[in-house]
Amino acid sequence: MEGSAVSDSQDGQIASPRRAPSQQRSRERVERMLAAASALIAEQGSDAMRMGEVAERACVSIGSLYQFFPDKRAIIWALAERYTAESQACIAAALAEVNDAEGLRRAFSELVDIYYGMFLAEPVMRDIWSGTQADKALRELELADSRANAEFLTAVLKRLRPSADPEALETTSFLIWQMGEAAMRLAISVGRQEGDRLVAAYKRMALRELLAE
Amino acid sequence: MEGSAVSDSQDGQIASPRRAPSQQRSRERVERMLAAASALIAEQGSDAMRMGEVAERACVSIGSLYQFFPDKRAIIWALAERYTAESQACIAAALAEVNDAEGLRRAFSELVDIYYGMFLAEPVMRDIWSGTQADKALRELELADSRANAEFLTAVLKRLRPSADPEALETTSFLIWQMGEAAMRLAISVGRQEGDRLVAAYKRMALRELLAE
DNA sequence: TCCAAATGTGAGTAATCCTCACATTTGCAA
DNA sequence: TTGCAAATGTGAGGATTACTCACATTTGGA
Repeated sequence: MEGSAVSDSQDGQIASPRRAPSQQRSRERVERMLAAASALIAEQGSDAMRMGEVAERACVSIGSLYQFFPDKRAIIWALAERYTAESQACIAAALAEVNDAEGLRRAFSELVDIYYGMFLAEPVMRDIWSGTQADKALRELELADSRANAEFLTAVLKRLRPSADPEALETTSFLIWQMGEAAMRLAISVGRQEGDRLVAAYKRMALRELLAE
Repeated sequence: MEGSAVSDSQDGQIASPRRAPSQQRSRERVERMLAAASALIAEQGSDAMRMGEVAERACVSIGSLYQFFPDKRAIIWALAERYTAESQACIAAALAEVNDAEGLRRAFSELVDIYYGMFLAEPVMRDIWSGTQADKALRELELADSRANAEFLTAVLKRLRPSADPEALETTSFLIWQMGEAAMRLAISVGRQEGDRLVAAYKRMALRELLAE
């Protein structure tokens, strides 16, 4: 996850792969590039982020930037990938020990709060997941992330309702997860007060479904 | 709604307004421009749509195109606006006469099927609503549309549950609507079979909430 | 010490959105 | 009918920006 080469693209094509940094020096520079991109996205959004500006802020030439990232989307993708890896670990931990309905209620509720807090606090994450639909690579990353997270939920449900149809449980988990992200996106795009109500309503709906039967 | 000037923009700024076509001749040309844009979006997606290509296919100079649309997004926005107006009328009609739980169940279920069918059949609509998050003007249009549609649902709920907190009903409607769009987007981005299952699961969840208590 | 591979550079290329100065057409009032 | 202002039409060219490439420099190891 750390040393993986950045080598993907938008429209199904695989962009010309770029070198993965192997020397200490270049690894540090790549970090600077990512940090610069992150800062610029936080300030102006990923759409307004200019590659030249990223290079300048990272104290790196534009050529160096393109040495490690095949294109603009690849930088954003790399940042997104870090977020997903981080949050997936968090989610797995939160759901691993759940064995009864009350535990699920508590864990899920807490998870939603944490996610919502992240959306509110992290402008970069917010920006990236907002534009997620427009970029194929990002959409696929989010889909994969969602599936992985749903899997953790499915595992819990299988424990709680061993007699239920596994495929139905998977569908439910996947849908609930994806709807949660939609609810968050909606919540942060309206006022804080209405946003809180929406998240609370989502939580109630999701739990009603998760704890049904 | 028909003769309204196209004059909005993406980042909060209001783009320099463009003339609304007043002569028969120009109205026909604007129609051709929209038709050309629609065809190109269906073929390649709105991202790959080139303004020069739109002009060429509409048998119009690039200058004429920009006479009526301040920028590329405005064309897409104009198409989106037509879809929303059309579907809103359809939704309002479907929910207007609902007076009992069974009626709501039937009307809502049918509505979801129609929407899902539209998403599956209309590449232009699909493309536009996919990229919705990346463009501020589109996001606001979708939000307004969602609110308007939710309003119809709220009206029904108020009839069915007059003693419930109106604000809670509004929140529920809004959320259910937005989640529905998320479910559709998800459904069309996975295989047809899984997509159908997801939509069915959404329908079940939403109805459970709508008919609760 | 030497060299191939890794890394660094930034002027230049290409693609594309959009403008603008000017030409043509239309509707209408005299 | 004629004159004319407003509406409409045009496309070469300006401006921006993602991205390339030929060449320079640095690094790690033989």
